[in-house]
Order: sequence, then C-alpha cells, then structure tokens
Amino acid sequence: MSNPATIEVISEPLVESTRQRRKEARPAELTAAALALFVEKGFAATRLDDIASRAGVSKGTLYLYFDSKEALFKAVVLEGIVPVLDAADVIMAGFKGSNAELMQQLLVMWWRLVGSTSLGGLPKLVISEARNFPEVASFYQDAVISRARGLLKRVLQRGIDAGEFRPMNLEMSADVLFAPILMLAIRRHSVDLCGSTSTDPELYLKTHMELALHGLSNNRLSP
Amino acid sequence: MSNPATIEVISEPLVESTRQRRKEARPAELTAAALALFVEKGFAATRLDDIASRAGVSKGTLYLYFDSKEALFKAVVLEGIVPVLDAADVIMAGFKGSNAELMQQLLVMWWRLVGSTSLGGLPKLVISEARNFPEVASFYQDAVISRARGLLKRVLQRGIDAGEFRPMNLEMSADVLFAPILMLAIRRHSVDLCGSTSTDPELYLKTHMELALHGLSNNRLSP
Amino acid sequence: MSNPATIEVISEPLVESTRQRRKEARPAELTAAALALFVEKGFAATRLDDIASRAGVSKGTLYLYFDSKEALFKAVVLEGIVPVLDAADVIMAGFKGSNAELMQQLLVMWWRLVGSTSLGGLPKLVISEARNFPEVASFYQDAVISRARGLLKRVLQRGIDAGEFRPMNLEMSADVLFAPILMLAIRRHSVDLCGSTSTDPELYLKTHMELALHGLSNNRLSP
Amino acid sequence: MSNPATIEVISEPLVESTRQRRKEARPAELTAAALALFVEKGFAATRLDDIASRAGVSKGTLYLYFDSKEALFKAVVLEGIVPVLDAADVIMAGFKGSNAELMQQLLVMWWRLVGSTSLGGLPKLVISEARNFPEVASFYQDAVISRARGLLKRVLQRGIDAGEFRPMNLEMSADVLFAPILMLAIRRHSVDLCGSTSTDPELYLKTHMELALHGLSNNRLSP
DNA sequence: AATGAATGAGTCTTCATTCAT
DNA sequence: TATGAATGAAGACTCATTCAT
Repeated sequence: MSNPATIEVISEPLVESTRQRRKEARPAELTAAALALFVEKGFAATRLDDIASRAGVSKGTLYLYFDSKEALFKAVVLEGIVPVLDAADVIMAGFKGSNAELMQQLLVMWWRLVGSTSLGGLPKLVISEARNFPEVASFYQDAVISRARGLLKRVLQRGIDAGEFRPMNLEMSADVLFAPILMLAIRRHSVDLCGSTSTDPELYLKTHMELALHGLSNNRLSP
Repeated sequence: MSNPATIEVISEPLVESTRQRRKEARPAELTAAALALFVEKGFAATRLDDIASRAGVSKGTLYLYFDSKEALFKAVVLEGIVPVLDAADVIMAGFKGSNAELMQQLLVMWWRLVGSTSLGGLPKLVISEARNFPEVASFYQDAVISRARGLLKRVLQRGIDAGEFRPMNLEMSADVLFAPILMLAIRRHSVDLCGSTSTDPELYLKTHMELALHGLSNNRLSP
Repeated sequence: MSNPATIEVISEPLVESTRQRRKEARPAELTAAALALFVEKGFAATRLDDIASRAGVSKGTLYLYFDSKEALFKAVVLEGIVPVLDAADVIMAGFKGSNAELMQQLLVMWWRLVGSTSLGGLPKLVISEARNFPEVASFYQDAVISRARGLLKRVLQRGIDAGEFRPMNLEMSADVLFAPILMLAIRRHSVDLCGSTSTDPELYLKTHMELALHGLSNNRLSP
Repeated sequence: MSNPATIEVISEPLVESTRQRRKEARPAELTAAALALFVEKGFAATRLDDIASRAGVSKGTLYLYFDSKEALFKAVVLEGIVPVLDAADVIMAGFKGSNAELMQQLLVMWWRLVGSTSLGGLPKLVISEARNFPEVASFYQDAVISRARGLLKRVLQRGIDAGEFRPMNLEMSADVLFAPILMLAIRRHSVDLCGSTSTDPELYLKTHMELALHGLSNNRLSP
C-alpha cells in the first residue's frame, strides 16, 4: 500500500486526490480531536457530536473509522502511545556524561516531546477511565509506564554501579521519581486549568531534579 | 449552577436556615455511597440509582437532601474535605524532634487517616472532574492542597532555618514532595486496580522519604 | 398476589389506588398497543414513540416494563398466545354430535375468540418476523400451531374411526385444512385492508367447511 | 411517493423516455438480490448495503437504477410478477382431459415455476408490507391474485357445467382453494425455516388436491 | 457507468429529575 | 420523610441518500 521506490511509481499520480489524502489522514484527525475532548471533559461527558465537529466532519463519519465510542477511546490511547514510545527511543538513543546529566537530559526531552504536548493529557485520561476500561489501563501500564520505569531503573542501576548513586530499592525509587513528572502532566490538564495557580513547568522539573539528586539534606561533602 | 450556596455554606455557618439544618442532618450514608461510586466509575458513569441502592434508599430520597447530581458531587467533595482538614490539624498539633522526623510522622498520619481510607479517592475524583466542575477543583485546591502545601512549607522553612535542610524554592519543593503522595492515592484508585502490579504503600512511602531526605546522591559526610 | 377469600381480605383496602391499578394494568396496555402497531406496520417500521403514545404513556415508561424493543415483541407474542390457548381449551371442552358438526363449531368459536379479534393479527406478525426472530417463530409454532394441529388431528382420527371421514394423511390434512383459516386471518390484516376487495369472513369460512367436508366432487351417495 | 410512475409504467409502455430506457436496462441482478433479502429479512430490516454487496456492486450503483429504496421494492414486486403471469399463460395454454386433471396439472406447474423458486417468497413479502405499501399490495392483488383466481374460477365453472363439480360459490371457493397453496409458499419462507418441522411440499400439495376433489367425506358412490 | 466517502435525519436507549401517593 | 412510577431531554448509533471522483 505504501509503495516506496518501485517501477510503478512512474504510473502513480504525483498529486494524490484530495479525497485520497483525506481518507488517509482522517483517523488521525479524529483521534486528535477525540483526545483533546476526552482529556478535557472525560470520556462520558464528551459527545460524539463534539468530536465530529471539532474534527470538521459529521457524526456519521466517525463510524466509518471506529465501531463505537469505546473503540474510539481505545484508538486514542493506542495512537497516543506510539509517539511516547518513539520519544522513549529517541531519549535512549545516544548520550554522554554522568548519569545525573543523563536524567536531566531525559527529563528535558520528555517535556519537549510529551509533557508539553497534548500527549501529556493521556495519563489523566487513562487514570480517570481506568475503572471503566481496565484493559486500556493495564495496556497503558504495560506499554508506557512499565517501559519508562524500566528505562529509569537501568539509569539508576548504572549510577549505583558507578558509585554515583546510593544503593536503593530500584522499583520503588523509579515509581517515586516518576510521580512528580506524571503529576505535572496531570495537573496541567486538570486543576491547573481551573484555579489561578498555574505551575511553571520548567522550574518545577528543575526543582524535582535537584531534590532527586541531592535530597533535602544539607549535609555536604567537605571540600 | 442551581445551587452555588452549597460551597459558600462553609463561610456562613452562623445562620441556620431550615434548609441548613436539613442539610446538616443529611445522612452521611448518601455521600459515602456517592464518594465510593464517583471514585470508582467517575461522575458521569455513576447512576443515581446505584448510589441510592448502595445507600439502601430509593432514588427519590436523594432529592430530599440534594438538589441535583451536581450538588451531590459538590457535597461529596466538601464532606470529604473536612476529615482531611481535621487530620491536618491533628498532624500539626504536637510533635517533637527533628524536622525530618516530623515529616516522617506527618506522612504516616496522612496514610493512616487519608491515604489508606476511601478519602484517598478524592484526588483522583477531583482531578478527573476538574474541567467539568472548576469551582470544586479550585475549592479543593484552596482548601486542601494549598493548606497542606502551606503546612509542608513551614516545616521546610524551619528545617532550613535550623540548617537541617538546604535552601530551596519552597513552593516548588512542596509541590514536588507532595506529588508522590498524591500519585500513590491516585494509583490505588485507578490503574493499580486493573493490572496485576499493585504497589506496597508502606515501602513506597518509605522510599519517598529516603529519597526526599537524602536524594540519590551517594556523597556522604566523610567521618 | 391474587388473593381470593382469605382472612386478610378484611385488611385489604376495597379501593385500589389509581397508581396501583395502573401499575398492574400497564404491561397489558403496552403489549396491546404494541400488538396493534406491530401487526399494522411490522416490527421495524413501528416506532416505540408510537407504541407509547398509543398506550398513553411516555417512551421511557416502556423501558420500565420491557428491556428492549425485541423484548416487547416477544412479550406481545407470548401474551397473545395465552388467550389463544384458552380459546383452544374452551373449544375442546364439551361438544356433542358428529365430528363434522364439531369442526363447524370449533371454527365458529375460533372466529369469535381469535379470528375476529386483534389476536387474529398474530399469524401475520409471526410470519413476517420469523426470520428475524426465529425463537419466537418456533415457539409460536410449538405453542399454538402444533397444538391446534394436534387438536384437529384428533378430531379427524375420530371421524375416521367412526367411518365418517376417509382415511388420510393426518398431518398433512390438518395443515391443509388450517391453511384457509390462517389465510383469512392474515388477509384481514394485510391485503384486505388495501384494495377494495374485502372478504366476507362468515361466507368464506362456510365455504371452507363445505369444501372440506364434501370436496368439489359431485358424486353423491345414491338415495 | 416520489415515484408513483414506477407502477404506472406498466400501463404506458408506448412512450420511451430516457428514464424509461434506463429503467429497462436495469440489471436483473439487483432486483434478484433485493428480492432474496426482502423476503428473508423484510423491507425495513434489509439494508441497501447488503443488497448491493449481494449483487456485487457498490451501494451508489443502486441509485443509478432506482430512485429510492421504495422504488426498488416496487420494482422487485413488479418484476417478480412478470414470470408469474408468464407461468399462468403457459399453464393456461393447452391441456386435455378432465377438469380435475387440469387442476392437478396447473398445481404442478405452479410449483415448478413459482412455488419452488424464489418467486415463492413474494406472497410473504407483499403480505408483510401491505400496510406500508398499499399500492403495491393492491397492484399485486389485481395483477396476480385476481388473475389467478379468475383462472381457477373458469376451471371450476367448466367443472360445474360438465357435472363434474358441485355447484358452489365460485369466488369464495377459489379463495379457499388458493389458501393452502399460498400458505405453502409463505411457510417455506418463514416459519418452516426456523423450527425443525419442514413440510414436504409434494405430499402437501397432493393432500390438498385430494381433499379439494373429494373432501373429507367417506360417502362413496356404491359400485 | 461506477464507486465509496460523507452526510444527517431518525430511532432506540439511558437516566436525572419530578411528583402523586 | 420516603417511595418508585413516570417523564422527556439527551446522546449513541444506523442507514438511506448524495456527490465528488
């Protein structure tokens, strides 16, 4: 279907028809609209009419691509996961320097690629609907959370091995260290939008890193 | 919408209208049932029928005490806040020893009085419905989160003053330090109930404290 | 529930409340309205709104008594069957005279109790929806058609035993003899309502009996 | 409604408008597919999608030949009538022997050409939709039923004239004699497909003829 | 002539809310 | 105070119909 560099390329029209282009782009447009509204209002409170009109199509069109509202929900989560995993790959790719610097760098990348984008709404969505869509929740847990936790655990282990970090319970430490990051994403899509108190993400993450790396303790290595 | 007084009741406790008195007599069973179901299924997916039958009353009875489903929701949050605030008072009451020990003790108490009870479901509920009930969210923010943050900030300040803690951005540090606690509560009422991976709360909180107090760093005061 | 002549009768209010009376009569009112409309327009073309308003209730009320449109359909057929079976019992009860006279009498009773009433619409309904509701069709077949066929077969057998009727294939003969009766009921609820040619049921049934008893043949017993 | 011409086309065959010509070119596959599905599921429960895919075309193609689902329905009945009338002509063509033998022969032909084919589904279809398509029903009544009845009446009259049959009410007798034949067709396309009790058509028709010709009576011409 | 993506009116179904008892 | 039958507005879903290609 996707047809890279064959002889038949010659007979392919250079300009795809509008119809065709639309057809292929549709599902992504629809899930994008759905993600935004699911995150904003929750699954139940989001009307298919709203999703459709936000995507610029009629309600019936949704059913050309998704069997039901639930199927759309699942597609939203599934589709939202791919970029996150891609981001994880990018993050893991190549880095130099200490493990502390690595963590710093990973966090910045996460913020750029996930936290600051609409993908940052997924955690809130999955958490809110976990009881109503257990499969989705455990899938998200497995595909995203566990994987990210694994990544962090490896970094921590290397830090310990290098004598850079203290020995610790890896599992728990990873969870605890992720919590402020997840909460940042969650808050940005919920309470921070209501009250007047909006958090400065950059400063928040910087504080998180400092605390994580040094803790509260004032005890210092004597020079 | 139809009943903004519900929230403002808090600030006008001196006048006891008929309505007021009725509202005080309001069976806690109703809000307890509602809290459980709202936390479990979310606001929209919870039917008044279910709340009523869980509370052992008929659906009509709910309307003797609450003007609408929204009013019930607000009451649930409001009522759930009181014990939290009481807990905060208890916690603040009397303590001895270092600030680190204080934090430890506060955390244990929070877990006993809030985190391990059904009240621990409130954060998830408020977060999930924040966009649909902004007043509730910002009220919760003000009444609970901000107050708890203030408490923590005071502890941190004292630790800094005593030379026990490093200087830091108090606001951000408090938020960051709360995040793992909130996430614990949130997870216990969402994703932890789906997958097979349930967290051990005691160990989780212990790890949080250790990380918070010492950080990841292995640098130690040389003897 | 139905409570004939007990001591407790004394404590029962003589006048049932309007509400109560309504509650008990409701399902029958609803199925009556549904039967009329299903027969008239078919299952799919009948809107629940129409059924509700014909029964003088709101659409939602239907769902207090029936889980779905399909459940209502099944209830219509089930409920329609009871009187038919009752009629069959009445018909079987007591008769004197020849088997030919018995058949005549049975036919007249069927017409009075079934054919001329709205129950006469059931065969058309069941036939029309047989493919979409196979269970209902085979249930109707078993509960009504087979039973009626059995009744007729017994009459035929007795006629044969008495030397009154010719030997014959009982099964097939019963089916063939029922056909004109069923067709009368079917026609009265379909084509006869459209064109200008309405059949005179009495004459039709009389002709059926004559043909059945004597056939077309002009051969006569010599005096 | 939008296309009453569909039926009247029959009476104005001389003028060939563009539309007319297009309609005549109308592929029989479409109406054949439609007939099968209308008979199987009823008019309302049949989706144009299903008809199209059964005919191996796209849904849009149906609209090249028929203005609406209703127009398609009418065409199905109209088109289904032609072979029946042709069959009637064949049947009437040439026969020898007694009128009883003629009836026998006519019945066999009807079974071969109509009853055993998919055309046998038309009576059920017309009956089921008679109330929703009165014009179609009365047209079918006039074009098929009445004509067949006329045919039978002539045979009966000749039998009476020849002293072969008893005098009788011709109209009613014809209707009664047709009923078992129609019921056979109807049953084969409805209830017989559900339960386990399928009728043997040949035996059924044979029984019908015997009963019609001799009746139930055992009275015999003494030799 | 043929396609099939898109539409939106129509219908079933749910459920918060009311009110007679 | 308590009930639960009744309501009707709202929303998910279907499918006949249209039309750009």
